[in-house]
Order: sequence, then C-alpha cells, then structure tokens
Amino acid sequence: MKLKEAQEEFIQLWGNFGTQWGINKTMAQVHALLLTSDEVLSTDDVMEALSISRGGANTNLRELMVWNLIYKVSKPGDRKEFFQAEKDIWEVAKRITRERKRREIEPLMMHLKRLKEVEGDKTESFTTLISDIERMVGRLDTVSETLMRAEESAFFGSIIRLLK
Amino acid sequence: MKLKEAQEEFIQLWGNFGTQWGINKTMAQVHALLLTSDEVLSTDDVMEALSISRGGANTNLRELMVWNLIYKVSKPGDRKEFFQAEKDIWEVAKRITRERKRREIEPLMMHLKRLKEVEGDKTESFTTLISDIERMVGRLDTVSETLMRAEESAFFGSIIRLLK
DNA sequence: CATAATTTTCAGTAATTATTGAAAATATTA
DNA sequence: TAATATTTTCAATAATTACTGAAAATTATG
Repeated sequence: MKLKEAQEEFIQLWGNFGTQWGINKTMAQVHALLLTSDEVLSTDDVMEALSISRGGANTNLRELMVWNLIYKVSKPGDRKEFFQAEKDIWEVAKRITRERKRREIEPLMMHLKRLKEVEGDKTESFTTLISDIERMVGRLDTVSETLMRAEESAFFGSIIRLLK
Repeated sequence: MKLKEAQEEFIQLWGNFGTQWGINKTMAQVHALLLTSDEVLSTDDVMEALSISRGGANTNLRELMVWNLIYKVSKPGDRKEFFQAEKDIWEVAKRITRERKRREIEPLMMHLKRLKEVEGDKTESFTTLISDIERMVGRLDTVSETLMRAEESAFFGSIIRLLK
C-alpha cells in the first residue's frame, strides 16, 4: 500500500469509528488528516483534502481546538492561520478523556445524585440501582484516568502491566 | 421526588446519555425502563410506557436481547412474551463491554494492522502513529476487561483500590 | 483609514438516522 | 386444520443532525 492510500484509508476509518462513539464524523476526519500530516495545514488545505465547505472546515477546526487536540500556528509572511495536531497519542487520549468527563460524566453524576432523593416505600431497588450505576461510572472514570496517568509514572506503569 | 417521576427522569437521562455514546436513544430508554421495573413487561407495556410504535418496541427489545441485556420470560396462561432486564449493573457493564469489543474494537484493530503495511520512505511517522494507536486501543481494552473482572476477584479488587 | 485577506456565522438545504404502521410471517389454540 | 393471537419486517415518512455557501464580521496591510 502506498502512503497516500493508507492515509486516506485511515481518515475514513477514524471518521467511521468516531461516529460509533458519538463523535462527529467530519471532526474525526479533520483530526485524522492533521494527525497524519507532517506539514501544518490551512483551512483551504483541509477543505481541499476532505472536499468539504469552508464553513464545515472552520467549524470543525475550531471545535478541535476546544478539545485541545489541535493548535493554531502562523507562518511568517503568510496571513493565513495554519493548524497542527498534537501528535502524542497518549496526550490525545488524555485530552479526549478529560473533555468527555467534563461534558458527560460530571453532569451525569450530578443528575444521578439527585435521583436518589426519592421518597416513599418500594423505592429501595430503585435507589440501589442508581447507587450502583453511580459507583460503576465513578469507577470507570477512575480507571481511565489512571490509565492515562500510567504513561507518566513507572509505578502506575508496572501496575498496568500487572493487569495484562 | 416521587418514584414514578424519578423513574421517568432516569429513562430520559439514560436515553440522552446513550446517544452521546453512539447508542440508539430509544434502545437505551427501553433498557432503562426494564432496569427500573420490578415487574416483567410485555411489548404493549413498553409501547405504552414510552409512547412508541409496535415496530419500534419490537426492534429495540430484540436488539437488547442480542446484547444480552434483557431476557424473554413467559407467564403461564398468557400467550404474550414478557421481558426482564439483567439487574446486576456490573453484569450489564460487562456485557456492553464485550459486545462493543466484538463489534468495534476487534474490527478496528484488524484494520489498523493492515494500515501498517505501507511501503516507501517517509512513512515512519505514519506507521509509528498507527502502532501507537493500536497499542493504546489494546490497552484500553485490557483495562476495561480488568475492571470488569475486578468485581469477581479479591486480588483484582485490591489492585483497583490501589489505583484510586 | 480604506482596502484586501481571512475567518466566522447561520439560514437554508442535504444527508443521515430513527420511527411508524400496516401487511406478512409465525406461533398458539381448540 | 382453521381461526386467532402475537411477532416481525420493511417501505414510507418523520426527526435529527450535519453541511453548504454567501454575507457579515474581523483582522491585517499599506
């Protein structure tokens, strides 16, 4: 396989995979494009490479910046803004985890907490369920957090290896 | 809050949460309904409770069976089929993990493997990226697997506690 | 400050995804 | 086996979500 082909296949793959995890397909593709580009890219480059409109390119690039997955860089003597992806895949995972936690897990936990304030009899099995879900989500959160930290710590690293 | 209200709120919450993770909203709601029902429910009960069509109820109930999250049960003297959810939330998490692994992680890993077969120079950074992604996905898989097993083992349980 | 380059916004439209409901298939009863 | 109850399928439709493209806003240049 040629590099160009592989790159394009990866962009498609990442887009489809993102969809299954509730991430906008085009955003995932823009991310994949930048991840696999050695050069920095302008909005026009992205438009051209993915055959998308200026509006789409702009929106997705900005959203990726909110997620802290790409940066703006400027080229001297050029007005345009260029974009570059964070290439360290562990850093990428850490940032995605952090953002999803902030956007989804924390609100979910708060909501679940409220749901335990149920009055009356016959509610035990309900509150038990909610508590169990709370505990499980919390633990998933802990573990993913830990996994991310593991890359930076020999101690955690060796624990992770234990788990294999 | 009254139990009925809390139940309905949970159904909505779970539906929205599911959406963010690439799970059909109605399927998540049907699951939430059964999770919070002490009684077994028929297709008609589900239709009524969620105000959805027969086709929708049927499709989502069958899909939940494929995921192994609910069971058919029959009531003696009644032709209808009734449904009951697996209530152990750890078992639920384990089965969801297993199903997503089978449907998404395994195909992804296979695809990534193929993408490393790139010929030519200047491909090192690309193949490194793909390898890193492979490694990360694999590790996420290991850890989630381990988390699930932790419930069943004092040894793993204590490791998990270490990670907090 | 006027002009030009670039970025951003967003109403309209397109594409995707989910749902309905009625007909067909299947299962149960007598 | 015929009659009836129940489940399943799927074409048509609805709802949701994403994208386009041109106008407005912003930023940089001389």
